[in-house]
Amino acid sequence: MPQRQNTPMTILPQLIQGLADSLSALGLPERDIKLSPPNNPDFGDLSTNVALTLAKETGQNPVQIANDIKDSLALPAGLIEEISVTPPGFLNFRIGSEYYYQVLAHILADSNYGKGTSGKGQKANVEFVSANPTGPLTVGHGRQAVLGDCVARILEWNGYDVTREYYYNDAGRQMRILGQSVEARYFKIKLPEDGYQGNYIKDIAEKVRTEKGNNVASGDPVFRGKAEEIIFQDISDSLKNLNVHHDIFSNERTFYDTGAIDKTVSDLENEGLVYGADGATWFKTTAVGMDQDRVLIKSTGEPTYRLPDIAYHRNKFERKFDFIVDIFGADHSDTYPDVLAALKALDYNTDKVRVLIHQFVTLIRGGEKVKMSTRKGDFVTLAELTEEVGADVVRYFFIMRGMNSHLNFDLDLAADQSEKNPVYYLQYAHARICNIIKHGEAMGLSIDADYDPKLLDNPSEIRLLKKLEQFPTVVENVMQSLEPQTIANYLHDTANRFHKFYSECRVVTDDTKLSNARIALVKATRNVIANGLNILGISAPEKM
RNA sequence: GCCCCGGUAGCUCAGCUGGAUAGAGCAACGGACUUCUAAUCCGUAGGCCACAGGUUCGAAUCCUGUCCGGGGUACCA
Repeated sequence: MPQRQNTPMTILPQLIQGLADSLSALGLPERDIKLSPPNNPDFGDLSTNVALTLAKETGQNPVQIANDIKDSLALPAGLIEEISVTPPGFLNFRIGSEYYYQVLAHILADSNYGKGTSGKGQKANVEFVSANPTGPLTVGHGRQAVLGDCVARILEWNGYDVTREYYYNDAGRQMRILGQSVEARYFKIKLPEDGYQGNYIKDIAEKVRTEKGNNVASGDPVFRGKAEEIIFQDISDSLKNLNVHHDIFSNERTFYDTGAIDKTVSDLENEGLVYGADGATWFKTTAVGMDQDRVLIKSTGEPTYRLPDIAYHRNKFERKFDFIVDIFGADHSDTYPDVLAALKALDYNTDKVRVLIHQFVTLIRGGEKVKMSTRKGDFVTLAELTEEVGADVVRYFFIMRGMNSHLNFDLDLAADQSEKNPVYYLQYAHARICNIIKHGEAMGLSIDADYDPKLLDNPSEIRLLKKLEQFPTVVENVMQSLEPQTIANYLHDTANRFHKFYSECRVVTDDTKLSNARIALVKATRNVIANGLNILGISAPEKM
């Protein structure tokens, strides 16, 4: 797991250390001390409930404990302005502006402000999208594409060397039926049962006709091959338009060719976890705590998806990744426990694997749910959506909500009211700042001039600074949770405080000293917003 | 039946590793542009955080149960 880390000037560890020392000096039991900003700013900038957690064990009044801690606390001078104790026993700290001025200087000196180092020197793999090339990507896939890319960006932002990977099954039933569907359209005969009905299949069939003529034999691999080629090109284009790319495309067939599939079966067999029954080969999942055994190889001789998945994940381990992230839709949530169980049985450290499951997107159009099915050719494609509202809007829509939420995506709202899309709120803040700086330059201000931070004493200025100070902490938390919406929420708050500041404080004025100080604040804000948007893969426009 | 998610303002959703008065956007209503961008800001209204128990000094947050919705529960992926 990534280690908690802080930039040198961060105040949190100093306070926590001071509190821990204080507990020990008072002869109180040790505690994992948590400090967080209280909801009500009247209480201060940081609060801890440590005294409350000690009350029961020591039998003392929590307010008394808090006061004892307060009295015995030894802290570096100058940073803390006020310590207070409030019922039922909170210990509150008001941090002096001096600290925030130091933070401001730090942000301006470091364009990578907020960057973490917990993944430095380590390799990570993020597998996402991984849709089989049976049809265009739908809006549903878009959520995973954006989530996966943002997770990858978060890892990169924390120092990981990230491989973005796309895995697909090209040896199974789905692709076989795809080929048969194209063939049926080519010969203008009835589609196979469960065949793909979309019009794109007809287009592929006609492409085969154009390139190979009218006499292609039934069963020719060109049908499937052409379909895979054309559909994959379409998928790549859709992702590219969303600003998403993959470094590696892995496919199932490879693992047959290398013998990895057979080896996986025999290795599991050696562990006593494989048996034959009813003509099929079974994985004895019940022996590793699952509630039912699962089929590895069907009686037809064809493996289920499970077997190649296991071989594939072994392959990831063999490629020496320190951190492996799998991103699946909720429809696959039942498959990964078997895969992890197999890996564990084969002695791989599954702590390195993190599986993220996201819930589905329900499309709403005209106030009604849109039913989608790739097989029936009934869907809204990701490409259409991106084309209509733009990559930034699509990305923000998908990332602003938690992956566990069953997202309702109102197509009309996204299209008709895109002017009011919240992503513009963030981008507008950035563009405004750029314009202020440009204006300042035009008015003859030196943008990199020395400034006196003490001139930043308006409440809206301090509030903005306090928000900027939180950025590294937010990044750390997101590195742990891998929930990008936290970044989106943070950026919204930051933009909100900036816009408030903007409405109350004019930056460029005749007062050069004040202007210089405010330019510094504004530049720091730009730095944070730009870095945050970058983590989300959303552009930071200089003008709008 | 069993498993995984969710149920918070009219709508879409944050907040959930327990904290003090539950938030945002949209929708509604009322204000603010001779100023660095009004894609903004300020204000009003809107809530039994599905329901019922439990744990706790303290529960939207944790536990149990019920109800409702999504997904899974294949020799499909």
